[in-house]
Amino acid sequence: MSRGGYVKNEKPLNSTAASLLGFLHEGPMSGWDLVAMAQNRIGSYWSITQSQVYRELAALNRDGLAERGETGPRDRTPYRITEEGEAFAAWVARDPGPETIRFPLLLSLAFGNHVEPERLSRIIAANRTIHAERLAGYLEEAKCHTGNAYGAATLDFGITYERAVLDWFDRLPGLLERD
Amino acid sequence: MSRGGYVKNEKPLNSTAASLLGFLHEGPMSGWDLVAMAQNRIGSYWSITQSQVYRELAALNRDGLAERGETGPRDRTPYRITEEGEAFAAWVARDPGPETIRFPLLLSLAFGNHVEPERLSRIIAANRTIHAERLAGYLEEAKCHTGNAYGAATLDFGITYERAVLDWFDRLPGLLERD
DNA sequence: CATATCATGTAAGAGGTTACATGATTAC
DNA sequence: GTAATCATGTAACCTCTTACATGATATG
Repeated sequence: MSRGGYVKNEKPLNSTAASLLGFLHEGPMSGWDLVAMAQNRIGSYWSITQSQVYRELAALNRDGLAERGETGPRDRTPYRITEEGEAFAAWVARDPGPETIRFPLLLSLAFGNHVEPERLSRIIAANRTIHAERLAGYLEEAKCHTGNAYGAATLDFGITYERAVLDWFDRLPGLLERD
Repeated sequence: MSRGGYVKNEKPLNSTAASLLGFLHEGPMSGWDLVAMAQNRIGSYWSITQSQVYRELAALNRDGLAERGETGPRDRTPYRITEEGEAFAAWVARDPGPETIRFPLLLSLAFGNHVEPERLSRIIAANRTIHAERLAGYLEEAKCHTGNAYGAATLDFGITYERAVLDWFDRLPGLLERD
């Protein structure tokens, strides 16, 4: 099957499904496991919900990229990657394209002239706290990081990003006061 | 109408529609104008497509938050915000909630052990270039920035973000080589 | 035996993307 | 007159989110 490298199903893999295939390289896993693994390993820059995981697993199974195993205890149903899963290799080596950021706080800020200054300050403060906590979490992770260099690199991105955001938060009052 | 501050349509405003209302505060505008304005003013942290703009304008009109004006030359159809548009005030003062980042390059990197190193390097280099160009663009904008402090603050975010990303790109080879 | 957690899934709808269709006007 | 661009919109589809439904197993 797929001897010449041809793939029956030409529909390109979406990133969410592809990530699941990526994790399945580490061994067969159930949807439940994949949800946990995705949130843990890529959740900070690629959100995945439980609902999506089950849908994409069904699609991967239908398209022959992953195969359902025997249902075990507690309805646990493992999936494993098939040889067709080479579609993953093509996905991971493609040009990944630009990131999309959707940052509602920046929207509120862009229309900040319509918000009472005190209210805006409280919103900003609350959001700063969230980022401070995220940074602390990443630093904690980094301390006892055991994974490979690739995991370290993406974690480092998170740390870099949160530090930059916090710097910006700290400059914000100054940027806004002359108004 | 809406004398007591009540709003007929309880469905909460989505951020994309709300942004359009935000821009309409600066005067009546057509869909075409709004597309340009949105891409220009909030496009770097809130992507909006032309298709969405026309859809949301139709919805805003249906719900009485914006009103179609007379069609002018070239089918130009301006919209203006109505008194019901006070819904915008509630939206802009809400807690904006966390940002979502979807960064495909980080996904490729997370599964970097499945990519030939040389290929990965080229992907990384190409993406670094995009960010360098974006930073240059923002810096250019900042030089001749005429808007208000809020616009300056969001632009400053862009600059801070791109600088951090570039720093990270520059550390990346070092992070990956011990493997 | 009651409660928490594990585990799978469906339903419905909102939001976003891409591609296409159509026609008016301006600039060369 | 023809090409570019202005301007509006529709269609189809994909993706994502939220909420709900269902039942098994472990823990106290």
